[in-house]
Amino acid sequence: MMQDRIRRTAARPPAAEAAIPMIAQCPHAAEPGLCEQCKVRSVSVCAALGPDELAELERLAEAAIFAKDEAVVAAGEPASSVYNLTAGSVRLLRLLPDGRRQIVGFLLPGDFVGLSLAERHAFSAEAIEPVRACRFARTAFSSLVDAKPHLLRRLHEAATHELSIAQDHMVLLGRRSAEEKVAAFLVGLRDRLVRLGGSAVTIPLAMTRQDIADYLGLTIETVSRTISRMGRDRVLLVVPDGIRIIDAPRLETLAAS
Amino acid sequence: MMQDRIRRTAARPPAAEAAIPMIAQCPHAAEPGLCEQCKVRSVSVCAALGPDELAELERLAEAAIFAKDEAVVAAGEPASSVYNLTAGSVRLLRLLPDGRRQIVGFLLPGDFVGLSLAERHAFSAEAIEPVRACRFARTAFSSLVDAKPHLLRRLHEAATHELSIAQDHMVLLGRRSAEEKVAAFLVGLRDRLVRLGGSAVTIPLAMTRQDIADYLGLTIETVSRTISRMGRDRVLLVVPDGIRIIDAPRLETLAAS
DNA sequence: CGTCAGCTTGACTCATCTCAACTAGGGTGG
DNA sequence: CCACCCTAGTTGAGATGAGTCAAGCTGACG
Repeated sequence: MMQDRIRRTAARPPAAEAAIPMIAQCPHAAEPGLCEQCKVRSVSVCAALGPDELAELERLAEAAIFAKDEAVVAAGEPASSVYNLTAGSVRLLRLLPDGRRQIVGFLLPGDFVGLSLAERHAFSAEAIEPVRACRFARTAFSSLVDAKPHLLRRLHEAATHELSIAQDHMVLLGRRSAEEKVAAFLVGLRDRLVRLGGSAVTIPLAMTRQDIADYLGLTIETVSRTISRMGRDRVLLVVPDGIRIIDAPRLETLAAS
Repeated sequence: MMQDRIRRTAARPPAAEAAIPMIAQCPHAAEPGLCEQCKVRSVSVCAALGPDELAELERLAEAAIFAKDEAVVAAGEPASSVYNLTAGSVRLLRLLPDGRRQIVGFLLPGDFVGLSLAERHAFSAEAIEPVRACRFARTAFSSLVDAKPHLLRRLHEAATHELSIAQDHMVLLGRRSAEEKVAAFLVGLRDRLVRLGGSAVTIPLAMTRQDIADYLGLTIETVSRTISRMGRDRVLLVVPDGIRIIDAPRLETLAAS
């Protein structure tokens, strides 16, 4: 999925702070059955649904596009919509009052924004690169979930999976060195991308060094130095907009999970 | 709830590593309707159930008791049971292969162990002090959940709430100083205990300094020094088996969430 | 009364942060 | 087309918060 990401250099200047997300012509409305062909369906919560239900879901869906750095949802705001990502990647983050930033996760195609179905989002979500998503009105989606227990069950599975990943990340943040953090980040991202059909060797990094630092609880300088050192040590190669893994076993040992 | 915790000094020597949890005489079997009188019902997932359903749940329940330091569930092991805590507290933890330890959460009465209903637990759970809990066979509980969508919904709410707390904790681990970490821990614990009917001033600390350190991503020495300094600064008072908050506003400012 | 676990304290070390300069690439406007 | 600028990233030098290592304290228990 990352291979089809729009070049960052092609992005238009970021929209103003309060920009309203553009609503694309909804492909679902125009051409029924699109959900069935959806590339990320099998890895999404939608996988819980049968053909009839899928059609029902499709009627609730609306395609949304977000530009790089545009907010998908904002922490504390009423959650009018929930989303299923179909292309691009998103950072989930929390801010401290003084501006310190912690990225609590990166979302890739197939991931869901708004798992809790709660009235307010607990985090902000921002497009790291141009993003496509299926948008659902939260209340409508919630009603559908109430009518389809197996969809709720799937949502619950997704939420507890997220929780497990969050716990892994706590171990990383609390108990790992900078080098281990960077290695674990790269290995983890690689594995997710491979599952989505990507390369096991070349890892496109849509996020900035600052994003990585805020994800790993480090400073940008430490991330940069650590990646540089891994380059010097022939563990990886820094390439434009990403890295290439040279010595996977060594990287995996460092990630030592 | 903490006020009724059994004195640690009264605990018998810890059971052997592989000790089988003692099964108390099940009070539910002996005296129907106990769920109705359960003190933690309103804060538990059980709150989703009506009287009839509660009786149904009660038939699945069995009282379990765990001694201090006894394992409630072990990471990676098949999850034969799930639990609802009724007294005492539990640490949830993950270990790195080399023995580094990260506590990913503390559970108090009303909290649920095994929210995911998955076949294996992703974490270990250990009694910090003598613990009482309702035990349910996982498969039976899972079937009940499948039959009661509103119970599943409640479980899902609990899971997403946990996820939100986990994200808060990531901010703490990744972006806060030792002093902020300790302050946030104390304030957070106090707030939970208050919700369970405890004091807003005296905080019993059933967990050891090492537990706190492993929760906050610090060393035991740093936790000890930080608490000592707060004592010197008249922010709190160290009392046997806990602390007493002297200057709540100052502590809350440090916790600065 | 001795031992032991839990905790505290001190002295010193070091991984990471901070501050600062510098590089590279792309976009823009003259 | 070039000069400039701006953002992202890199690198170095020095500061520091938290870790490490090592005593010592205290209260509970045998």
